[in-house]
Amino acid sequence: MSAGRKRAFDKSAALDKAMHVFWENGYSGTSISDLTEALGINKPSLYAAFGNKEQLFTTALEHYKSRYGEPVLEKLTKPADVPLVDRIRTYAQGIVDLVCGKSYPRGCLFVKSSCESGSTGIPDDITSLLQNMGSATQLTLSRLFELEQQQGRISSQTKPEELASYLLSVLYGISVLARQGRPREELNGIIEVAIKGLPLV
Amino acid sequence: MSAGRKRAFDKSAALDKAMHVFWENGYSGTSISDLTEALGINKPSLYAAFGNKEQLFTTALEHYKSRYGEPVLEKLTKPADVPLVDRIRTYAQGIVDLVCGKSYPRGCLFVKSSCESGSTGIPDDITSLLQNMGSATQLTLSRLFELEQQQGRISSQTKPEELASYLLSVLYGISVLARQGRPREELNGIIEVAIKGLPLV
DNA sequence: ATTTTTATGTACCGATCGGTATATATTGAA
DNA sequence: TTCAATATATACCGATCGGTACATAAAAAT
Repeated sequence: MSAGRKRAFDKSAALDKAMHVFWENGYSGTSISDLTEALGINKPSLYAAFGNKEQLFTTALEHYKSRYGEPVLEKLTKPADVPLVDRIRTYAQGIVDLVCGKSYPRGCLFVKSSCESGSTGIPDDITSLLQNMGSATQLTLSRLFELEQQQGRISSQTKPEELASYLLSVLYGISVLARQGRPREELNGIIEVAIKGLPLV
Repeated sequence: MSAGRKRAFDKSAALDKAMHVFWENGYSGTSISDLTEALGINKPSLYAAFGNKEQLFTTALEHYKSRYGEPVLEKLTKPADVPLVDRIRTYAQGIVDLVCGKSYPRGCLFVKSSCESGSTGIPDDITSLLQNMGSATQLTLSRLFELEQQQGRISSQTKPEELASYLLSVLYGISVLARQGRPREELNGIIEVAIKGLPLV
């Protein structure tokens, strides 16, 4: 055990709170004071634990990915014996639940941050990180569709990457609509329309 | 003609520049200094011509709607003798051109602003305005699909509002992907997948 | 018990934020 | 030519921005 005074707050709980603040207000819209107030700590403690604003945001975004993004994405592949269409539906409904959650802000932190990225006030590293996360998701979806095509379970008339981009597009759009306040039932309706149109069979 | 010194800058050109600054950096990410520098005027002139930051943003958003939103939306209804599917394609390609434009920022100002809305730093009036603009577009699309159904030109198996939400979702998603830097061809591919799946016949 | 290490609280830094007071310049009207 | 009205430029306002110096408190290591 290393020497020194013990941290008086729960670091992972603090990170979770910070993530929610960014989720609600965005990167530019969040001030250090917003964060210290929400976390109930003072500035030197925040800087000591998480580094500067950019570093904290990056950490919060990774936390968001592992806490919300990846668990939902898993529904797309597991259980493997469930038909792909049903896995897509469960996955998409998981996204709807996420962007319509009552215990956290509306919309998706990743989508919100992507829209904010590329601006003057956003560090280049954050813009790159968001691009890379988007590309990674795209690749995951592409590989899934490619695999399903190889196994002859879905039609080969549409390229896997096109299916992936398309699905992502619908889900990103749902996140925007959620932020605009559209009701959950409407978003679930979108999923049904999208799924009906999927060139899977 | 009223008395007084003449304005030394073109007001509508200045509004267009201001719109581009908001489009690039968002509401929170744009400072008054950013605006005065881009417009080549000083603060009192900006405040005299456009009011405060919130009022200028509102005006810029309305300008965006009439300058870019409405002309693209028109392609959905005109020419009326073109089949609906082709009008949808032209409309969607117009959106892709908009969000991939070389002479202005990537993505859609309306989508970007919607994602930013609801935050602490965004005035309530702006959040409401964005919600209303979204609802108006939704209604326009719904009425179009309703009309086409009444004329028996598209299938009645899906409700007009669902078709509208779905189409909006895809297009909003395309705007997010554009902001992430995805290439134009990929976005056009999304449109083709979406159109193939539309329950129109 | 002393030293070393880490966390906390306060107080502060220069820079920038949105917004304005004031003085001057320029215009049309009288 | 004077007056009223509007625009410009400079300089400034209090508040907040992101970030840190510094002194103190608490813990482990010696």
